[in-house]
Amino acid sequence: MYLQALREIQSEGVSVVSSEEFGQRVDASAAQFRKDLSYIGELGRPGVGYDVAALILRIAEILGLTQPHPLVLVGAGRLGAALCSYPGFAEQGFRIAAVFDNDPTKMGRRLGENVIRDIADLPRVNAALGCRMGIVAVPGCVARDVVQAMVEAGIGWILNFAPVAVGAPKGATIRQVDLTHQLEVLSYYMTVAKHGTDPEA
Amino acid sequence: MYLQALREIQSEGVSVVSSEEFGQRVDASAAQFRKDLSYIGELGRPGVGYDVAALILRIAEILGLTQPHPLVLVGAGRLGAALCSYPGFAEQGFRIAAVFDNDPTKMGRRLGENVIRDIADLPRVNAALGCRMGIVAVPGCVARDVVQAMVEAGIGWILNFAPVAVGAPKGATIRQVDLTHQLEVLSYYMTVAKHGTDPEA
DNA sequence: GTATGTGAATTTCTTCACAGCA
DNA sequence: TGCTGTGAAGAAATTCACATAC
Repeated sequence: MYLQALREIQSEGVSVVSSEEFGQRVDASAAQFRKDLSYIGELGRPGVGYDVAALILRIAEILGLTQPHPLVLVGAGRLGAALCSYPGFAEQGFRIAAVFDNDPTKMGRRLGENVIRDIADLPRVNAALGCRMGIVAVPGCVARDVVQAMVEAGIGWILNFAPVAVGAPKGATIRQVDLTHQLEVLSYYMTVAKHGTDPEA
Repeated sequence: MYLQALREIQSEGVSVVSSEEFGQRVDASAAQFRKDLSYIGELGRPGVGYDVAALILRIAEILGLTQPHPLVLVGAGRLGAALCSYPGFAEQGFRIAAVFDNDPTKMGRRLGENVIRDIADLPRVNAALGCRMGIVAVPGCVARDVVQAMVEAGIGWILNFAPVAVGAPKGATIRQVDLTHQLEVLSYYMTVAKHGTDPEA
């Protein structure tokens, strides 16, 4: 979150920011920001503030974002297509290196810069590519099998967009992205606001 | 999160679940689950467990999900198209009631069950529809203007997929969905694991 | 016997407030 | 003066452990 905010601040041409200014921006307290940063080193200059560029570098380093990550995408449906062209990925150093699907009519067609390949070829192709991270954008009913196949192909860090919670196989890390989840939170706020409670989010 | 897990459990035909079983399933402690539920009433039966169906109803009620929510979608690009056909939305009672874009070549074309309309017509159309919730799936550069227009059209609860943090105008609630965010978390876990720390997520 | 609901204990997170440095 | 970094204080979340109910 800090990284994203810092990038925006940087794109506005600001090169130094105080914890107070930053806190207002991301809706956190200045003390919280300073405390968080204190765990990763002394990065600010008393009386001045924090160097935005240096902070971005440091956080990117901690998150392992200093070099690009090649990704495997499984699922060339609408969601897969949207993710392929999502500009944020490339900006943050995530490059989709291969796309797989199980639909024979899709194989050979292009999705962005990639040709859609047969999911059965995943082990062979990834033996060459060596991707460690992947995205699952398939229907819920096949998500579990896809995850299993990815882990066996050496892809142990997985982002799952399928609307089922897939347990992580041994040695793998899965993050579940549930798009309805956020709508449910909105629905809750709306309900609370309607009943006369503080509408502040 | 509980709601999603409970729905999955229900779809497996289980009608009663203990806090211990549930906790293992969602990777939370049994005590956590019981404590959380204790805040919304006495929903379990000592010696037996929790009735899955009753729990789902209760949580859905709290989240305001007992009746469907009509949504406005702004942005008929790839992401918008993917969201339109995302099966999870309809399952949870979120129905996309209208689609808008600013690209004249798209207007009049269909996206799922909806015809793509001119964003300029948003105020008029929503005066008739009365949607209170909306989704932003437009490029970052126009996200702020789109949000402003939505709020003026009475859409005060907004889910923003554009990769810029848009501050909420007065009286509005915005939730930011950053798809790269989750990849960054994965990248971090990967980095930590590589350096020999506990690879457990 | 089994599993809940909940005060109490514990741990974690956040804020305060101020010494120290530019 | 202005702002950081950080112990101490305070608040919040989590876990423990057990009386209670089925």
